[in-house]
Amino acid sequence: MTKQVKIDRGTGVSVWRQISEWLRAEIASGAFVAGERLPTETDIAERFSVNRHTVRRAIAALTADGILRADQGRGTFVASTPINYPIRKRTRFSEIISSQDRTPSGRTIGSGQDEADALLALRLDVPPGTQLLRIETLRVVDGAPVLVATSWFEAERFRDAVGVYEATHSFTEVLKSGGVHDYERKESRISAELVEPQDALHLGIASGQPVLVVESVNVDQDGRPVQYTSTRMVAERMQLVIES
Amino acid sequence: MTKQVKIDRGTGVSVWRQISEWLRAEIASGAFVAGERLPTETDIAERFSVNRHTVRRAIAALTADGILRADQGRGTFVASTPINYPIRKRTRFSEIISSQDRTPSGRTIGSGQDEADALLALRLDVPPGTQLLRIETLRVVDGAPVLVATSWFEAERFRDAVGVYEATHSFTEVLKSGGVHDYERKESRISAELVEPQDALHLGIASGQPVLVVESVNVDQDGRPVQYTSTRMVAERMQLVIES
DNA sequence: GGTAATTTGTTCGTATGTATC
DNA sequence: TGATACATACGAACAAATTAC
Repeated sequence: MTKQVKIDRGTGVSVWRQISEWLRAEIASGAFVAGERLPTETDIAERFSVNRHTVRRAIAALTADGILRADQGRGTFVASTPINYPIRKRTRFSEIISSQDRTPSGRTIGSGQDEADALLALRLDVPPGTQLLRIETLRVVDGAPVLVATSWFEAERFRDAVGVYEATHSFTEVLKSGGVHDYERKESRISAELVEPQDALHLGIASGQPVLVVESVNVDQDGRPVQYTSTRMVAERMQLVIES
Repeated sequence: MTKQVKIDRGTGVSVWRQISEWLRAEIASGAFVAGERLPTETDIAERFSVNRHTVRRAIAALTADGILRADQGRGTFVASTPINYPIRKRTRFSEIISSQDRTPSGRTIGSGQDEADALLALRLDVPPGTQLLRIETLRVVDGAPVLVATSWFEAERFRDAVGVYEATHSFTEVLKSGGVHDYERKESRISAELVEPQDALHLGIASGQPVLVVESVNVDQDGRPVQYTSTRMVAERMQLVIES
């Protein structure tokens, strides 16, 4: 149900600009959603009875504005504006997402008990082999999965971590259940990898796509590590922001 | 030219641990470089006249320590120890690298003049179309390329940016040439992508490999943007650290 | 794995409209 | 009015990248 649009020549507004404004309006109205492929340059050119170069000029203008993204051989796509994810001492996923007029949600995708390997032992400052509880969650923004996170807690201190998280969906409550009433993020380590097959399924992306990997440690009021989390984010939909 | 090593039994140090320490030393000495595949478990077992299970025990210990990485169906590899790259207000590549007992170097791989597109205009707070000078550099650590960076400066203010950089290899000097005697990093934006073909050549990695993309803005003493930089880092060799 | 089809990217050339001196 | 410069628009052919079969 696309509105019929005529190209008016000799109006003082160039043809490419009229097409550019039409495209901009279509995208704004939701006729083309983020990530969707536009009709081919040839199709648009035929639709308005103009030369393909004229369409390319219109697309180039929107590409420069970051509204479109053209991939040779694949097509032209509505650029998905990445979610800004600030890294601070206290970051709450839902607050960050809501502040950008998006709708957050999430669900638990797994849990269990592990022994601390060398890395976990180092980060949580416990002896290797210590029993740890693991909680895996999937976070969704505007209906699209954006990250999977795996958190570990010392089993002895946070005996019912899994139960508390299931009931409240809040890591703050899990930490409270172990007597931690205040906590903050100590450090974050950021890297990137190709997505693991299992994560790819949860995130709904193809294998071979990159993910941002953020490893973070929460410490209690005394500076002792209480939670270690490994987060894998869909790189295309996420941009980490550090305000130094 | 591997040093001959004997296994001593009954010394209070288990055989698997002796093999494990030998491997650790070989890797530290550079006999096996990061990414290299180890000899098969059978080969190592024969070399020391021990059972293959003993070798597996040694490898498992190093894997737990993150020194080796076993890929099902491919083999066991020396894990590339990532370079820790802290993001702070003042980050100097050479200082960061040197502090980790590594040897930094770099060279200019390109320069030129561009008009500011929408993104550059936004980040540098100039009108779109403003003339900008571009400097592209390649940074190398211990002989291996780790990142390529593209920096833009306002052409009018930093007329001889390219010349100054060529002569001094210092962005501090470039900024001085435009009257900026103090500057700091305002914000950093981190994402990940698959490497661009041209970057892949410079970085010496295969296409399809992920890169960490860091966009950063330097501001002068009055808080005005003076330098915008896009850095693409080999994800496998880099880990960004944010101490919040 | 190889081939053909699809789609964007690049480079020629030609013609026309518009603003300025 | 004429000369000039620049942006706009059309046409054709080919290159490069991706996808489908």
